[in-house]
Amino acid sequence: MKLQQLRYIWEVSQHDLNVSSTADALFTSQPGISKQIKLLEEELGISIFARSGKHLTEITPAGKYVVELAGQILSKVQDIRSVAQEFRDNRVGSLSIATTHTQARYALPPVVREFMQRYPGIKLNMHQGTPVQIAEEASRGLVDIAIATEAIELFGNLVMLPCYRWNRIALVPKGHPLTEKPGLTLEDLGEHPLVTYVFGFTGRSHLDQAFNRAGIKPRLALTAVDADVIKTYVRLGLGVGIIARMAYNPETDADLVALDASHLFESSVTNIGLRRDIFVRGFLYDFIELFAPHLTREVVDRALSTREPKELEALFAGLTLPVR
Amino acid sequence: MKLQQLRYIWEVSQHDLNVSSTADALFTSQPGISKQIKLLEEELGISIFARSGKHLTEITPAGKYVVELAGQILSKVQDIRSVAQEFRDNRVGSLSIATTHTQARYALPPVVREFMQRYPGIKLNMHQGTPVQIAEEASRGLVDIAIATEAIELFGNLVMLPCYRWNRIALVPKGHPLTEKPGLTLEDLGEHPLVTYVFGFTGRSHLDQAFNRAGIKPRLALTAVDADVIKTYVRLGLGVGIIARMAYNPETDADLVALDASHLFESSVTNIGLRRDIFVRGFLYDFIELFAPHLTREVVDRALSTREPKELEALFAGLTLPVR
DNA sequence: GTTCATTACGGATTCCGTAAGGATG
DNA sequence: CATCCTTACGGAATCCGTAATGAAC
Repeated sequence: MKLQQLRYIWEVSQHDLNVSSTADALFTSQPGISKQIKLLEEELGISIFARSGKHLTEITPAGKYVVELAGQILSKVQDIRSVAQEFRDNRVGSLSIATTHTQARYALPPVVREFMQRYPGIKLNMHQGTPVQIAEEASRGLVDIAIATEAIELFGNLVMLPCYRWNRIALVPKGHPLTEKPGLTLEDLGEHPLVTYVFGFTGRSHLDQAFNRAGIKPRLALTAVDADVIKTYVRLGLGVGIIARMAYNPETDADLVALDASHLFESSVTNIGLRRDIFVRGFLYDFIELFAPHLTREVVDRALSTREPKELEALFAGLTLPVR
Repeated sequence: MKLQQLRYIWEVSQHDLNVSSTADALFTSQPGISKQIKLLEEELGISIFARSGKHLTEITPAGKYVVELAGQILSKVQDIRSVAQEFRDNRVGSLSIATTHTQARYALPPVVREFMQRYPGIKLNMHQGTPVQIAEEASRGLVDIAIATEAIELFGNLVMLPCYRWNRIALVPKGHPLTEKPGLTLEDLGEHPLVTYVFGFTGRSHLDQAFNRAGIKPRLALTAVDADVIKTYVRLGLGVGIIARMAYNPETDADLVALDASHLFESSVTNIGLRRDIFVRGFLYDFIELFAPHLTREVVDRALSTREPKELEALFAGLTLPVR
C-alpha cells in the first residue's frame, strides 16, 4: 500500500469516478492512475470500484470504507506537512479562505490588511462562492477556513466558531416616504416592494421568518447575491433595500438613507467553519483572532476538541459576541 | 513522503530511538531505515530526531507532532487492511487478546472454545500480562482488545466496556475454625493471616478499601498474581485465601471450603478495553458478545462513538451486568 | 573496545510516461 | 464516433542490502 495509491482512489472518488479527468487534475497520466488503483485492489484482494466493461460505475461497499479511510489518511499527511512548515518557519505558508461576497467586501478587508502586514510571507487565497459551496470547500479540505452566516452547520466535520452578530437596515433613496415615519415596522416594509438577498445568502432565513411570523407577505422586486447590486437597484427606485448594516457606507452611500431595522429581525451570526481534524498553524490562530478577538487560541483549541454540539454551545454560551 | 518512512519513524520512536534494534524487529537493514528517515527529514525540512554525533538522543518538538500523526496514519492503514480482509472473507483473520491470568484461566476458556468452533479460520493470540501491561498493549495497537478488571481506565484512547460483576470468596482447608462460624465478617478475616492477590491485580483495590473502612489491618501472609498459587498456599495452611468466586472449582478444589464473602467487599467489574479508532471486524463483535451478551454490536458501536466519559457512563448505567 | 548511525555502491524493483487496444453509450 | 479504461513497453528513478567509515559511551 502506498500513499499515492490512496491519493488516487480518493481523487478519483472526488472526480465522479472519471480517471481521465482525475489524471488531468493531478498533472499525471491516466494509465498511471489506473495501474496503481489496480495494484492496490490486488494487494487488498478486493474491488474498490465497480466496473461495467471499462468504465468505473460506482464505489463498492468495501471501497466506501477504504476511500473514507484514505481521505482521513491524506488529511493527516497534509497535517504533517503543515507541522513541518510551521516549525521550519512560522511566517511562511499559505492561507486559503472561502467566503461570501458580504464578508469579502465588508467584513474582511481590514482584517486582511492587518494580517498581510503581520505575515508578509503568507500567500493569501480567497475563494468566493455561495454559502453551501464554501462550506463544502472547507469540509473537503480545499480551503483552510470558511466564513459565512449560513450553511456551515450542514457539514459534520466542521466546527462552527461564532464571530459576530449583525442585523439589518432598510435602505431608501432620499425623500422616500419611509424617511418621514418615525419608527420602522414590518407593516411599513410590507407596503413597498423589497430588494434583498437571494434565498440561502447572508441571513436571508431570519428575514423570511420575521415576515412569516407577522403574517406579512412581502413583495420581492428583486433578489441579489450582494449588497452592491441591491444598492444599485434601490438607487433606481426599484424598491426598499434590506441589507446588512455593515454593507452601508455613510460616505459612498450618502445619497441613500439607512433606516435601522434591527428591532424587526432576529440578529444573525457570522461563523468561521474549520475542519475539526486539521493541524492549526500559528498564523491561522492569529487570523481568526484578528477577525473575532474573543476567539483566542485557547478558545479555538477547546472548540476543536469538543465532540458534542451541545458542548460547543455551552462553550460559546458564555461569550457575548461583538455586534456590527 | 512514503508510508514506510512514517512506519520507520514510528517504530524507531517505539524502540527507544534505537535504529539497529528497530531494524531487527522489522526484519530489514539498519542503513535502510537511517536513509529513509533522513530522506523524510530532508523532504519536510525539519529534524524529527535530535542527534548527538551518531546517536539518536531524543525526539524534537516538531518530531513529536510528526510521530504522533504517523502513528494515527499507520493505524488507519491497518484499518484499511482489516476492512479488505473482512470483505474478502469475514471468517479469516486474527484476533489478539491481552489479558490477565484470572481471565485467561477462569473466564475465557468457554468463550474461546465456542469462538474457535464458530470461526475456525481466525488465528487466536493470547498475551498474558499485568493489567497495566495489557492495557498499554491495547492502547498501542499491539493487540485488538484487553480484558482486565484494573488499569484499563488509565489509557485515554481505550473505550471501557463493562462485562460482568464478580465478588470474592474466602478459601480455607477443611476443618478450619472459620468453617464453624455461621456468617463471615471482616473481623474474622482480620484474625487470620491472609493469602490474596498482589496490589494492582484482580480487584485488589476493593479489598483494601473494605478493610480500611472497617479500621482493620489484615496480615498478608503472601500475595500472588494468580489464584492457583494462592490455593497452593492455602492448602499448605499458610493462611486464609481470598480469591474471585469464579476461581473456585467445586470439583478440583473439593479439599478446600469456599466461604461466601460477597457481603464484605464491593463487587468488581471486569472490562474489555478497545481502541476507540479501530475498525471492528465482524468476528470481534461476536467475540465480545460471546463474552458479555449485553455488549451487542449496537451497544459497542455506540460506546465507540462517544467522546465523553460521562456519556459512556450514561450508556451503561441502564444495563445490569451479569454476575459471576 | 563495543555499540551505533552514516556514507558508499550495485543489483533488483518499481514507477511513470507514451503508444496501442478494446469496450461503452 | 467520441469517450474512457486497460494493456504493453521502455527509460528513469527508487529501494534495499552489503560493506566500509567514523563518532559516542
